[in-house]
Amino acid sequence: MPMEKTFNAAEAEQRLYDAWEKSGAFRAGANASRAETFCIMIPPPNVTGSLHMGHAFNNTLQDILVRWHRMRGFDTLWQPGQDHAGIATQMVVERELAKTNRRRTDMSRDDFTALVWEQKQKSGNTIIDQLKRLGASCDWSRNAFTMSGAPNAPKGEEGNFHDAVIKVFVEMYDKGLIYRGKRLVNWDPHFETAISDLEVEQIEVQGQMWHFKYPLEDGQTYEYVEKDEEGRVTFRETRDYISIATTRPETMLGDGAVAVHPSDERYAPIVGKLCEIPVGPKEHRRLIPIITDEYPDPTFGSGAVKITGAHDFNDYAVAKRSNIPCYRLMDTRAHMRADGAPYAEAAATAMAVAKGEKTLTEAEVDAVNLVPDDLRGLDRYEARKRVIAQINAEGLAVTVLTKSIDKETGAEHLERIPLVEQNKMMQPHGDRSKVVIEPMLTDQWFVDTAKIVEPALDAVRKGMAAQEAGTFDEKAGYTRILPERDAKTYFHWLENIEPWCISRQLWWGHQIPVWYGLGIHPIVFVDDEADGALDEVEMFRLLREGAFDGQDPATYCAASFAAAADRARDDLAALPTPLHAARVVEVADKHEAMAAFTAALGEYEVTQDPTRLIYPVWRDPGVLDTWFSSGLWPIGTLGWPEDTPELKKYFPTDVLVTGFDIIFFWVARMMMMQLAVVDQVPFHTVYVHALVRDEKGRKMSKSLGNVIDPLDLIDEFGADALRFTLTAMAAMGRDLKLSKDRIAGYRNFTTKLWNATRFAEMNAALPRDTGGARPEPSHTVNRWIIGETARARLSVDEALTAYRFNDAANTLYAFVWGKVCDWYVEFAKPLMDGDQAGETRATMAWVLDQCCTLLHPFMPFITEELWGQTGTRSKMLVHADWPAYGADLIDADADREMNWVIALIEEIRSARMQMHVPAGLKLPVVMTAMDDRGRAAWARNEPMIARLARLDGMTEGAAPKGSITVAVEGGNFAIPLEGVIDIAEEKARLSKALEKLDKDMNGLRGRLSNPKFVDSAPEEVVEETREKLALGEEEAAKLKAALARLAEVG
RNA sequence: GGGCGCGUAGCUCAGCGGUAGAGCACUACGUUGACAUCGUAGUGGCCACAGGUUCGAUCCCUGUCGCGCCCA
Repeated sequence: MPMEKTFNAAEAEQRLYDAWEKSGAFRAGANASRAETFCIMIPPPNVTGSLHMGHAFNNTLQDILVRWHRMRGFDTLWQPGQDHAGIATQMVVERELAKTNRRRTDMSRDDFTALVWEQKQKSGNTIIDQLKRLGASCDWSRNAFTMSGAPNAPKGEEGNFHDAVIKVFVEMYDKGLIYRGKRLVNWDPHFETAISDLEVEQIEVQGQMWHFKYPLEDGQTYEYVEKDEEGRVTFRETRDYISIATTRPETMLGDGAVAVHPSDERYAPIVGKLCEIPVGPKEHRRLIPIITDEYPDPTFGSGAVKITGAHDFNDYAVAKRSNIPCYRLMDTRAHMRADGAPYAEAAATAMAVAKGEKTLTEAEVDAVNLVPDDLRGLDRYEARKRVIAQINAEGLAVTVLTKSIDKETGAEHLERIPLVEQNKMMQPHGDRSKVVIEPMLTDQWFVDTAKIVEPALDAVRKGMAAQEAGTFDEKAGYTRILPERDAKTYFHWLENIEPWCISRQLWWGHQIPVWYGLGIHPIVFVDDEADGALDEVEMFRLLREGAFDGQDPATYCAASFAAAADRARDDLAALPTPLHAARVVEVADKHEAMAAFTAALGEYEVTQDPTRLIYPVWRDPGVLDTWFSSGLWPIGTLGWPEDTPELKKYFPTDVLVTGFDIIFFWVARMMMMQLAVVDQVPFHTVYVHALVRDEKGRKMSKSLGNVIDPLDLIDEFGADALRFTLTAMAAMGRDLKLSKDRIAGYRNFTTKLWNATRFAEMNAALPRDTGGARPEPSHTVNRWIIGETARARLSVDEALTAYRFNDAANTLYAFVWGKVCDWYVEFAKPLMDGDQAGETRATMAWVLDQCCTLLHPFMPFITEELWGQTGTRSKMLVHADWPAYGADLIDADADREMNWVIALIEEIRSARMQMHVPAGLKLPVVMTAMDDRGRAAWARNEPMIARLARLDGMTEGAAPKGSITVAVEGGNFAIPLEGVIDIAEEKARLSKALEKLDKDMNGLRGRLSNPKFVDSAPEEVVEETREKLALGEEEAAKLKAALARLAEVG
């Protein structure tokens, strides 16, 4: 059955992919013929995600590397998998719930996570199927998931990724690399969770800045003086207040101080005094100190800054430096707190602290709710409005004189209105929720990144140094980042790294393996009588002081409750009898713990039975940041902590292919964590690629509506065309602007290859006709194209070795289209029925097979299809051997001859075109002069030249009158165009050529006549320049001669 | 404010010490026995600007002017 006219991608792709999978072609180690391994970890897409252009690009590059290595016989593994993507996935499920007016909190945690698992199983295969459509040759039998093996995972989700994550947490905790602390974190009020710095987006919004007066204590006054640069007084008044500018008036309630710069003379007289926060019930106004700190900018606003340590990152730093208390004002939804003692009591406590009469523990400070009773429970923005209104009403806003016109009377009058500046400002937003982030003082878990960052920096420093020196060694235990610029980004971030907040207040994720217990400390609690029993006094003390409020709970970090209970028992052992033998039981939270403990003491009191005593512990409800688990992707997917054969064989992996947007999120953390856990780099090379943008260079985003779905492109052009386009545009570093025209162009390339094969089929020049082995032909044309093929192979390998994907693609494009199709197929046509027909058929069959082989990593579908259709094969192309031939196949003489032939044809075609010779008209040619080499070349290739240049018969002799001249290396041809030729036009053509040549010659002469050039430039450059000049002069002479002849005629 | 980068043909971009390339677009011609998803031939560039290093600079260095992105 003859071949179709074009490749039917839509029909073939699914069939071919199924065939690959069925034969296990992508299994780890498939087609391995040598010991070396090659392993790539896929950057795990979100489990609820779908394929976007970035994935298509990213995975195309990985697939090229993987297929290339597999064909070369490496023991290859491309490890696929998905990420559980905490917030993103939980959001998807919560949105589903919202459709039926339900909330996560309406159900139990277990019920909710069961729903998420359902969602995972429903949508988890979507992206896998999409990657398959792209042709990704992952070993799907090893598909991994970052939540596999979690305690409530349903059937089919077994695995040990969860165990690995938990094990790492516990080990890092034990080594002191993870700690818990009350810190100011980015709090997302929508998801009610902390998020990391990286998950915060700064968005510019129109902001307002209010100016308020903080009166000095007891009506004190001071001389407020402003001076200009020369020290001359420009303003002076007596003030009884200090003026503060703020964009967040509601946080005034939690102010702990007012700060000014130590060099700010305006406020020097009042530093150390107290001032009053101008909001809240008059009788309980709080006083706060005026302090100095480097942070306030004297030139900005009034130069004085209110310090609200619990709700602003800069203020928090100031508060820490000066030991100012940080009063938390809001709850997890960013509503004003409604808990704790009434305002009057809280304000009194805060006053005592401000006056230095009292100091509080962190936990005690957190218990103080300084929100006035009338504002409690309000949304933060509603509270803001009320605070502003109250201050304005009291006349404590800074005001400006404004002119206004009475509408009715038309009378002008001046009035004072509160000063509110309108300013653009950057405001933090949650990258998932899009709500304004509230800095919030909460207990969170942190990785002490400073302690693990050094090895990660060191490994890349060494890798980059080796890369630079040209001594890079994949096995040396260091890592390079390509391109170099991204290494700079990596260094910059890691050198300035902040502690990494890893706890999230979500339900979907790895629950933190920490249990808390009531802090019953042996020093705090002693058995007074040492009688081994608890009396009422002791029990009362236990309940009263043993711990609980305002005391840090005991912490037991362990992989399971049983293990945590063991640790708890170690603590209990230090307690007096009978408490030391209390049973450790798990409860839901601290409240339950208190209740259970109290109840148990009650039972004990009645029964005096020590076995009734219990020690309740409760688990931290938080989960781990998704990136904590994906940070373990390299070892986790290979089965760590078990010592699996895959781990031994494939780790450290080879290359990580990723976009620059997750260098911080993921690459840096994988480096740190692998080094911290197994003390090895996870991969030797990180290849960082650009982002795919639309044709205008804009990021593709749903809101812009410029998203191109890769699947649509695959439907329209075929996966091969899309892949080849992305590859050809993958120059390191830059944005990749994708346009449909470009894809269509590469789709045409696939058609070109298809049709070249069709030609071969029609001429019985396929492997199935010829056997397919590499021939050793005699004809120059055949020897030449074999050499060109070898050149292409060398250059593709060189490009891929250097991760220059675009160079590889462009090399193949130029070879297949520019050499094979444009020239070789045309040259072969006249040879198909002569003496060399046999070797030409064999050569063509071999060359086209090589095209398919070399193109396979880039365009797997069409090449596999052609491979299958053109011969009987022992294995599929996916496992065919990558060629090893090289420079030995390049025949310099054949090369030179064919270049001469091509140049001659091009010259003649060009001349004909400019002379407006009808394309179909065949012309005679006269050889007017020729050296031996040229004659031999002509003799061997005449049929081809005649066909391609549309010539008819060659004679030797002088150039006839009215002919055009064609100069080639070694001689001249003349083409008689009596009656056709336009002499003026031919003159113009020759003059133009001569002019261009002259320009070049002049440059060359100039250089050669400069003695400094001859002395300083390398020998071969000088020699090359001389040769060029000689050749140019030879050609110029011919052109001049031709012009002279024309002058005689015309 | 700090960091990273980019200004090369109409467009999108390669090249990054030896005198400029590709694809697309454009123009003209063309039903040559694989392909019109094609062929042939062409048009098109002070390589942002100004200095410096060098025998030689689009390429290295410095500055200026535009334009991005990341982090504050």
